[in-house]
Amino acid sequence: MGIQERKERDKEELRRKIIAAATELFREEAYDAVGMRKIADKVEYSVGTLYLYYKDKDELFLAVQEEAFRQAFAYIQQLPETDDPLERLHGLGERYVRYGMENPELYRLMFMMEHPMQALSQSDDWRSGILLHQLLTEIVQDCISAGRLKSDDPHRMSFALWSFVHGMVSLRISHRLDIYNGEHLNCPLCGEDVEQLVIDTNKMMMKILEVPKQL
Amino acid sequence: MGIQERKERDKEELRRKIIAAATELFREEAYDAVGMRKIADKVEYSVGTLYLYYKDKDELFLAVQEEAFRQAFAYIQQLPETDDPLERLHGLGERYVRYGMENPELYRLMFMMEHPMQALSQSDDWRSGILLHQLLTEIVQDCISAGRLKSDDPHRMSFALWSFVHGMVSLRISHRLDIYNGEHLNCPLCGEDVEQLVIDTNKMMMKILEVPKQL
DNA sequence: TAAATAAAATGAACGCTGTTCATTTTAATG
DNA sequence: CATTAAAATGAACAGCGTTCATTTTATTTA
Repeated sequence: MGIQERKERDKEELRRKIIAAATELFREEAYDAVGMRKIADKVEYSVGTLYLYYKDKDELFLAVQEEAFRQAFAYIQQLPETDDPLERLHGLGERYVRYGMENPELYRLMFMMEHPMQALSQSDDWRSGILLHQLLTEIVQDCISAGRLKSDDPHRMSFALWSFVHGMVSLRISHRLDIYNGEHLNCPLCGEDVEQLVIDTNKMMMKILEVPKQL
Repeated sequence: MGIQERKERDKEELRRKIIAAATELFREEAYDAVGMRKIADKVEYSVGTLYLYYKDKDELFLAVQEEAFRQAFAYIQQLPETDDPLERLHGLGERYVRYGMENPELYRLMFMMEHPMQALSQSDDWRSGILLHQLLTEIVQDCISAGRLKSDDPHRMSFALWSFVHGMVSLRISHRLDIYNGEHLNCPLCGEDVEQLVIDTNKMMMKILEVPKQL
């Protein structure tokens, strides 16, 4: 009587394969460039089959988004042990921007695209995204408790810091920081590599928000 | 012999009309939802005609982007007279986020979409965007000169502040702040209206970065 | 004014997209 | 082996951006 079970396992596995293939394609190509036929080719099934497993492209990419969140969370939460929570906060920001800039298309999917959001609303995808946000809030909380951060509102500060790093990453990804390359602007930042600029500016912000250690 | 001139004026006017129509459509509909046929309908010409005036959709929307930048700059640079440059900086940020949140699709075009950027590179569209950036840098410069801002690097600070407000606006526009609505997170921010949250958080950041006035 | 020429505008057609569904293939059951 | 259920298929459809032979409009010449 294990046939039903095996069939369901098979179905679940194909679902996984589809998402894995789509995620892989998505890592290097933009949303519009990754068509349903291309995904179907990669998993070696026909186009129509995809629609037996996912209602439409939106739903499929919502699942890819969830997968991307898992991967991002796994990468970002690896933080070195430290006594100083502010150092952890700095590390968190740095890993965040690095991950975003190294996986621009996945980052787009997670944080910039309008498409797959409308569907979610109150679904419990986004779980890893929420976890990431909670991790941030906890560390900010720790920093404030330790008297190392110029803030008395951990939640609002978390939102502010998220916005800050997301702002840098998304401007980078959308090539808006290219203005620092040409001769449009002439300012001291123009020489620097833009990815280094993002990392350095995160560091600067941390320094400004820091409450110096008591001696 | 004014016929040539009149013809060129006519051509220029139709170009203007096309951009005006496209901009209007774009104010309320997303990039993908605004097709060439829809724009053609609005200006009461056929689809093919659009291609006599703009090489392709990218080029057309690059012109819309330029128009959007003009409008955004015109709105944002209206700042009240004040002695305190920090107040000006605060006002600039607030107008920036308000404009962005009130014109989400145009904001997307200006700062979030990948599409029309590749074409530009070193073209001199983006002029109004550059102006906006220069305005920001000037005000930040003034704040530092007046000893009102915790920074010694006006250019990097400008980039940081731009990233911060852009981060908030773009997260809002992409509906990523909806996590503050549901029961995903349970934090004090959740009650607040998200647009007010953005405005208030900008204010908070200004307070933190402020060097108190000397008595 | 009429004919000839140049310029501008047209919209059907092409290859692409996401999506559907009648058909075929495969697997499980009697 | 025959029957039935389940799964996979891919041609077909409507929409997209884009092209280009054709038609319409405007200008110049006879």
